Amino acid sequence: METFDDVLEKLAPDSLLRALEPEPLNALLRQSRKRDLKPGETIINQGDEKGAFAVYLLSGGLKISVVSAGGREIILNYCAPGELVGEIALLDSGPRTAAVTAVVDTTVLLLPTQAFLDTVATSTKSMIAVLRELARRVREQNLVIESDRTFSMGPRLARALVRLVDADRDDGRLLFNPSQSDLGAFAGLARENVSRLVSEWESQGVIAREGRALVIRDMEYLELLAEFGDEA
Amino acid sequence: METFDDVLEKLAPDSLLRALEPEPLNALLRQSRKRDLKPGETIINQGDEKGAFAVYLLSGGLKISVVSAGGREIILNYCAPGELVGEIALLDSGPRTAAVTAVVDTTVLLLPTQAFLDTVATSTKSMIAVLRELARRVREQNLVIESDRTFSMGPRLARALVRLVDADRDDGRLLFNPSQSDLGAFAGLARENVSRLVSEWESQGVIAREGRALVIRDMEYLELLAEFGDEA
DNA sequence: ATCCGGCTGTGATATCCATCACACTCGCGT
DNA sequence: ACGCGAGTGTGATGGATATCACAGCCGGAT
Repeated sequence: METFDDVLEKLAPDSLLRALEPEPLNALLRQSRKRDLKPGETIINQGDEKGAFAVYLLSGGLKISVVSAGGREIILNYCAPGELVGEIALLDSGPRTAAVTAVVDTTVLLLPTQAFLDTVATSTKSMIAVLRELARRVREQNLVIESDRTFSMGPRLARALVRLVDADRDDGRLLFNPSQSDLGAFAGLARENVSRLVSEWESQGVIAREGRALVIRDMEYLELLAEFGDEA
Repeated sequence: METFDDVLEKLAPDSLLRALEPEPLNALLRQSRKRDLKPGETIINQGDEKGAFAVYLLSGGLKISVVSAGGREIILNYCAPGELVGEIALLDSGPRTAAVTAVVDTTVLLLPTQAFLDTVATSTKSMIAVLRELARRVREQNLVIESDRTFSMGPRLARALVRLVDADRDDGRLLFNPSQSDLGAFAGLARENVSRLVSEWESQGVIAREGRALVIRDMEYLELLAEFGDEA
């Protein structure tokens, strides 16, 4: 395996792990394994025994999903490089409640449970960072629940798109080229209706297509819709 | 104000704050205020500036709710004594995203932001406790999202009831005597339909009534419904 | 080139549920 | 006792959306 300096270099500047002091971070990295994933490969399965490791996403993309009674997939979240996945299972005992799957070619770091917890505990700063991250997720999920309960299809899909725009680029391209089925599973509506909405928005110039991929043209409109619903 | 030993005594044995060492805990308590709330009194309003304090529930009950575009109330959660509320706003910057309201006569402790963070930082054990608590919430919310997306009214209400049974008592009484409107706001369905389901379940002997209050008779049935939906 | 599988468009239909409307009950204050 | 307000029961209706059915469509594998 390559040196850990390489890995270190790849850590995003705003990464959670960056909150660690160099010394403990190195110790942690020395105990972790790197793993490459092909699209569709899953790294954690729903129902697995409680987690033996946390997953740190170096490059590529992951989706966190559950299959519900009835066999429909629900995509709870997408993850971009620099994010940490699976700590919930570390902290909260019990089996994994969701599956983690690569959506593109992906490289992850597997951090052994105990080493991870020990390391985080060495520094107040890093603990606060993890706390903040969890808090951010709770808030994000509150919004999803609110959105699911009160909004119709349009605003829900709008929210999904806004969550998926690639913040690193100024064009309106989406992360991970999701299919319409994926968008449906993410936004909570049927694939057919994603299709209908996309057509409608395309004709209004809100979004455009490049091949199968979508490009957001009028981000502001979608954000308004996502926040205020159909009354906007 | 009474001595803090009194307060200390009231802390539930499994309370989050119990994870603190006696010394820092006392320091924290010395900086906190106690406050009594009548039913319906709100302590944090949606849209308030970022939190100046965390709320620790000594006795009584709180609900965390948002009012959505369209004016409908969504009850995100109920809190029982021993729980900590509002840390999300402490950690995650930005205005409060939800309101916190007493549902019965309630006593809370107001912990100033900085003092709370400092104190938690003094002990690894207490930090882990807070981490665990946040993780538990994320998991709980995942279930809500899954339930909202895939289940029909029956299972959703069943889940709400299961979440509300008073675990301290062996009878099937609910916490905080919620009205049918409350149950609707909690489970995500219209009040009228709560009424219809309650009638149906009563006639099947799944639940019973004592005045306006509900009593769960067949907990197992409701748990099955909550987990597997109508196919159960 | 061709075939095949996964993705996509689009209408018709069925279902679930929110909403509206109104009657009823029960406690409570006057 | 009365009336009032909050909570509740129940039918009728409409609307939103999942589902079904099927027809292109495009890209990759053979």
